[in-house]
Amino acid sequence: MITDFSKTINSCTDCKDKSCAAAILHPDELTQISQNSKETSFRKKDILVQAGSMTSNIIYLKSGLVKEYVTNPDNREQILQIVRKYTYLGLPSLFGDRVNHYSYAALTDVMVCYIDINVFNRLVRENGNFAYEILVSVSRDSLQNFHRFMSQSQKKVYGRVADAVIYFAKIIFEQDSFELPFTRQEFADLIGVSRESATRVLLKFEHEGLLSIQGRIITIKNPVMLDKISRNG
DNA sequence: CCATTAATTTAGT
DNA sequence: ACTAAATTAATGG
Repeated sequence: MITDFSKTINSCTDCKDKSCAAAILHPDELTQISQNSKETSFRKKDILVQAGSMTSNIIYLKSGLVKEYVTNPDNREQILQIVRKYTYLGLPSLFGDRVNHYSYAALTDVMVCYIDINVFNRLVRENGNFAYEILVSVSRDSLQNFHRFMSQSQKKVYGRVADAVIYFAKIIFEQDSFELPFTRQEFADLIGVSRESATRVLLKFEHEGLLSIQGRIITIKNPVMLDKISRNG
């Protein structure tokens, strides 16, 4: 059976999930993207991009959560950040190199759009406002991540766990109660501690009344104290 | 399709 | 590293 793809051409013009950057594109520019992009869905745990592969397309995350990570030679995983919807994956790799430096895997079921890299590049060159928005998002991202990593490198396990909890509450979910989108192992991989230490500290925080934990659901009970722990390491 | 059970994954010590 | 619990896959009706 032959699938008729002609009926599934995207209409980016009508897309309700446009990025800040795409929102300011002209109608004809959106049409260019429409004709050179494809919407695809992935299941939870699917790998979207393997580090080392060529960047032939830009991947725009329409819905869901994705982890950005690298796998160390010693078989240990380092999670760089959790990526929320409405962001482009791997922009630093796109402009800095022709290969992807990081891997991406779906933490939830996700919806993405593959956009042809040449079209994307052309828009960046031709539309300054578009390029500006892209630059803003890349810069915000790297500032945020650098701060996270720099403060992480100075902190002990308590501070790191507190940081991670605050990271989820403030940046990822924007609420004090949330469900971790992954295992404790991955939680530990995000902050660079062992799985054992991570769970130990989480439970300690719970006993001290800072958090309540039910499985993967974490509720912050004492944000002030948590903040203090985060700051003092 | 649903219910049981087997296998794999995860959390905590 | 080990165990218990939980989640997921496979099987049979």
